[in-house]
Amino acid sequence: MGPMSNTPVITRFAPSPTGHLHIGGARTALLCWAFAKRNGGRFLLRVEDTDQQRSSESSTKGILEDLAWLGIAWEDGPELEFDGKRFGGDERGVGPYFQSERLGHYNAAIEKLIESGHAYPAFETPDELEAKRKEAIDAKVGYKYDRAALELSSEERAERLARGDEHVVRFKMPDTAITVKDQILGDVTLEPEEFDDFIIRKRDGFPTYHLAVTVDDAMMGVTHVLRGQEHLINTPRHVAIQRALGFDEPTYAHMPLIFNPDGSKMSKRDKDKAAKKACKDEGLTSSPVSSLSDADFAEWLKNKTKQLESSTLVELARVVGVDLPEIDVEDFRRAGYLPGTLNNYLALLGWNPKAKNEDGTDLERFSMDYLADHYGFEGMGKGQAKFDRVKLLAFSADDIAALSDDEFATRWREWASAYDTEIVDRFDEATMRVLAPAIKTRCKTLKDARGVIGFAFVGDQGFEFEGKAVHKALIKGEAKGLELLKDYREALSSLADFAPDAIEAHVKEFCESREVGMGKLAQPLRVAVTGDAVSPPLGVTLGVLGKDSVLARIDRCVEHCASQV
RNA sequence: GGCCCCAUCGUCUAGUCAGGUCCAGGACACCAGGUUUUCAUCCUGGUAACGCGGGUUCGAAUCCCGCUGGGGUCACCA
Repeated sequence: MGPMSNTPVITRFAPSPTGHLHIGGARTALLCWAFAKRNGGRFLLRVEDTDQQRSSESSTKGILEDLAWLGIAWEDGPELEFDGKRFGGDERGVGPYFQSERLGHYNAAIEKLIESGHAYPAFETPDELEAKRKEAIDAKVGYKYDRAALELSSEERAERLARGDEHVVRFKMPDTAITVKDQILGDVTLEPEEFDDFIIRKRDGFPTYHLAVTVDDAMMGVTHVLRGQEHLINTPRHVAIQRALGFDEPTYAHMPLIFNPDGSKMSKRDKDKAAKKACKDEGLTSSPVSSLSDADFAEWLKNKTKQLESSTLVELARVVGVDLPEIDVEDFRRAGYLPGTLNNYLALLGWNPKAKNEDGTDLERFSMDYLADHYGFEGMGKGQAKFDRVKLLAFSADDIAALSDDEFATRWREWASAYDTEIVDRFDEATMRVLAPAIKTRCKTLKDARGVIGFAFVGDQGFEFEGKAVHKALIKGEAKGLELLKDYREALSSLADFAPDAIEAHVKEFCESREVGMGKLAQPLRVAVTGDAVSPPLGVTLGVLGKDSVLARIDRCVEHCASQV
């Protein structure tokens, strides 16, 4: 792709709809998207649903929505309307974008390969092949297809075909070494001994991944294939097909994979693992959720490899009260991350813009617009990276704190509407706006915004007074705190404007008139209305509760103190 | 196991291609201090790494070889 090339850059992300969008997939998609944007090209989305058993429509929808939520927009591909925006379409007329609807193209390519001698039918059954494979393993030699079907006489082959014998089609792998010119890894040469004649059409008539991906990429004009390193060894197969079919070879770049902090794979199974542990720690013997029978629950708990449906898992985690590790984009959404934060962190995992901030530190925080101008495989590291949720959390906290009050309120409300409706029931929009400045710097995600004002979600009689806090703020010394609190209760009861600023000013004024420091009254008040010595600023704390509630809580606190003496 | 890829603070990384300006820079985390009515935010400072062993060179984090370690892949999954 020299500067003289006038071929527009076209990248693609091609998920198979067998579950939610994995965070690693999101990272790949982000790279493809940004690289296309940066080059003024197009980003296309294709659904690889050639596995009839595992593909589902709901997965497709979920994956599309996750991408849309992240702001990774595709020009070509399945159409979706999300959050008032439209995604996808077939402007170039190279669709459809579901592989299950493209069988004609694959079969045409396969026929062409057979005619040109690059492919041949093979009649072995899966069982026969499995037996041969096992034999090879027992003999401690690498298994390779023995080309038995290629040895068949043309008469016998024709006869079996005419008879309608079930068969697959295999690609005749050339016996020359193939060098992948990888933009991240450099040239990687694989010897022909490493490959056998792989299957390109399954018994059920569907193409395998290798065939479909090659045909589609060529027909859809894909110029750059950017994907995870697990595909590196597949690439020579794809290159061989391209050569046999006379296709242009796209530019390849394989990015390193991401892992858990302990070095294990970031797998959906991690969620089951965490949930199982929590259930065992709780000593649960029967299913805590209605969507799961006791028998299934017991089986799941016992069997290490058994996985639960995502929605069941979420419900179970909520009931048991554990936080599941975030693995899929949907998990991060539910956990209250902003899409921009996730993109920022994801881009930084394995890549560095090599730019400085004004203060001389490295540039690490950037927007989607920045990525659309700068992100690409250039400068991508080669080593595997560990996903550090703590750093993500730090980014999240910063991004949330940087939101304007209005924006925070809007985002928080959107999030709560989807994942914690109790918040929306409890606070109207105006209240959330008032709360915004106090909460913004105290939560790391939208989800834990609630924890900051947890006291507002309990009844006036429904919380405990923390012993140490009560003692320190109200009882210790000459009971000054308690006296001050009682006095202030009277003053407060006549305060008309119960907005945070007004309350704060009122407390200040009261303290000045008594010639005591702010803290002398603030802490007793705080303990009285929240039960604890820690809360957001006083004005907001009292304001969000409302005057009646505050007075009731002070009264209850005074009684409580009396009973302590 | 065969083949392939990789290797800098606890973690993500800059520096490696064009060896000296690197007793290795930044970020997160951690520790200490400051600001603050509590908490949080914010500010200042600090601890902390070139996996090991051989070469090449006046000089190696940077080049070469070996070892070790991590990862990927060996499906009628993608």
